[in-house]
Amino acid sequence: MHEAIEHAQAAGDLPLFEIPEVRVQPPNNPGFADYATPVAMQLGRLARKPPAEIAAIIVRHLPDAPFAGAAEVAGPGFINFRLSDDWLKQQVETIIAEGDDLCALQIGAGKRAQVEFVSANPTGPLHIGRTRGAVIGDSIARVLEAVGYRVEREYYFNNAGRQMEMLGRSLRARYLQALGQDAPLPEEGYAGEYLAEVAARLVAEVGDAWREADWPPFKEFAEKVIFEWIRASLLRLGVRHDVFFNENSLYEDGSVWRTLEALRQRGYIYDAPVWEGASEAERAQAAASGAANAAWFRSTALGDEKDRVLVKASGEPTYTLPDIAYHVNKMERGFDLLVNVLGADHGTQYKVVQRGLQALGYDPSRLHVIIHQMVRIYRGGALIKGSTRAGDVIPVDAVIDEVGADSVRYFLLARSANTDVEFDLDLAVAQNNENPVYYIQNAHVRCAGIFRMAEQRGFSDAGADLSLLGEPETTFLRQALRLGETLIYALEEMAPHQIAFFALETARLFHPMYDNVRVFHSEVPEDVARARLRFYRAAKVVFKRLLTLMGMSAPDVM
RNA sequence: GUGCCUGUAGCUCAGCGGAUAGAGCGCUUGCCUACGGAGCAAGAUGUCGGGGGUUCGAAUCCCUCCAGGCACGCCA
Repeated sequence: MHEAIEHAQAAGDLPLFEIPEVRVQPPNNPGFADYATPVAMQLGRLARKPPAEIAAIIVRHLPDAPFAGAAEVAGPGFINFRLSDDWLKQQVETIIAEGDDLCALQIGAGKRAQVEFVSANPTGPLHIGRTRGAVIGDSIARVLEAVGYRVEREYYFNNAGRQMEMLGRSLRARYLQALGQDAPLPEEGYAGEYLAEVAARLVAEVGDAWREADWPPFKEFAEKVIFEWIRASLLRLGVRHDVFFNENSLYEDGSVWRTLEALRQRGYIYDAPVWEGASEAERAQAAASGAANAAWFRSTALGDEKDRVLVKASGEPTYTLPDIAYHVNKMERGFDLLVNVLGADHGTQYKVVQRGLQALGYDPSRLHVIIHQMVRIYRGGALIKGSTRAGDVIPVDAVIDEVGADSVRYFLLARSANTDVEFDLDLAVAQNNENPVYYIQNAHVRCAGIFRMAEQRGFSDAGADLSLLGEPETTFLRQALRLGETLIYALEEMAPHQIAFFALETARLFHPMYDNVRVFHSEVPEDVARARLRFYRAAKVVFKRLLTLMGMSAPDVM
C-alpha cells in the first residue's frame, strides 16, 4: 500500500504529503472482501480529492503480488482485496510443511523475552486466581515463542518473612494436633485443611521427633511440600517455569541495599516518622506514639498520591524495596522484552515499582505488565469466596479433577484479562456441548478420524491435485491463514485471549464444511478424494497448532 | 473519598477510529442409513449503562454522571 501511494506521488497523480500508517485488515463483513483498507478516506484531507478518486488512483499503482486477486474500490472509498483461490489452494502444502511451526514469525528472531508469572509464595496450594495468571502468562509465552522470541518463564517467590513464619507456626500446631496434643492455631495463622495434610505427611516421615522443635523447621517442611504441590498443579496445566527466583538472593548479594542507596543518591529517599505530605492529625498521632524514622520513597515526585515506606522504623525493608531491586535485576539481565503478569489486587503495588525504576533512570515501558481481573468461583449459582489464610479456597487441583486441564486452560484464557471471570463449576463440570473446548478439539478428532479411515482403506494423499479443491475449502484456508495476523495482534495488545477466540472461529468454519466436504463417499471421484484428504491433513495441522498455542491437548480420539 | 478495571442480544463474552455491531450457550423450526451426533441447516433477539463533546465517520477517543469489581498498611 505504502509503495502504491509513493508510486502515485512520484507519478504526480497524488500531491506530496507525509504518508500515514496504513491499516489493512479484514472487514467486519467478510462479504465485502478478504482484506480492506480505509486509507483513501484518511487521505481525503491531505490529498484534497474525493476519497473514491484517491482509492482509484492507489489501485492503479498497486504492485503485483502472487497472493492477491483483483483490488477494487467500494463504498465511500474502501479499497478491497481478495486472496487468489489458486494461491490459497497451494497453501495446503505450505501448511503441511510448516507443521507445528505453522505461521511462525520472525518478529522476535534473535531476541530474548522473559515472562514472570504465578509468583505465588508457597503458603498454600495453587488456587484459581493464580491459575488465571499461570494460563495467561504461559499463553503469552507461547505467543512470543511463535513470533520468534527465545522465552524464559520465571517465578519469583519469597520464603522468608512474617507470612512464612506464620505458616511454620501453623504447621507446628497442626503437627502437634496430629500427635494428639491440644495445640491451638496461632491467631492470623493459616487455617486451611491442607496444613493438616502436610502435618500427616510430616508425622509419617519423622514421627514425634519434632515435638519440641520451634517453628523454623516446620516452615521449611511446609514450604517444600507446598512448592511440590504448586509445581505439580502447574505441570498438569502444561506450565513449566525455567527459573525460580528467590527474593532472598537479593539480600544475599546486597542488591536490596544497593537499590536503596541508588535511590538515595538520586534524592528520592528521606528519613522521617511520617511522610512529607502527611496531615496534621497524622503528624500528631505519630508524635504521640513516638514513631521512629522510616526511609520514605518520594514517589509523589513521579505522580504518586503519597510517598511509600521502603524501610520500616524497625530497620526491615518492606516488600516494596526488594521488589524494586528484583525489577532492576531483570532490567540488567539483558532481555529485549519483559512481561509481568499480575492479579488486579497487585495493580497499585506494581505502580510503585514502576516509579522506583523510573527514579533509577530505567525506562519503565520496557516492562510490559498484564494485569488480570479476579476469578469468581460459583457453585450452584452461589459465589464461593475466601482467602488462603481462611482456607476455604478451592485448590485448582480439585477443579482440574472435575473438568479437566484443557477446560481450565480454555476458560481462563478465553477472556480479556481486563474482565472478571465467572467460573461456574456446575457449568464447567457438565461435559456437554456448552463447552467450546470440545467443539475445538472435536475438529482435530474428526481430522484424525478421516486418516484412520484412509489407513483402513489403504488410501493415500500422495500426489494430490490441489486445484480440485472447492470453495468451502478455500474459505477455511482463508481463515486458517489469519493465524499469523492473530499472533501479531495478540503480541501487540499482549492479549492471548485472541488465540482462544480465533480457535473457536476456525472450528466454527470447520464443522459445517466437514459435513459437506466428504472424502470417502461413493459420489466423490478418487482424485477429488485425494485432494480433500491432503486438505484435511493441513486442517489437522491447523488445529494441532491452535490447541498447542493454548497449551491444550490435541487428541485423536475423545 | 482517590486510583485502576468493567458495563455490548435472555446468559457468558469478542469487537484493532471505518461499510449492515458479532460469537458461543439458551430459544424456535427443521435435518441425519456417509470419514465420531460432542453434528448440520434456517430463524428470532440490541436505547453498545445515561448525557455531552472531538471527527468525514465513535461501541471504540475526551468530559461528566450512574452502577459493579479490585486496590488504597511501617502486610506480602
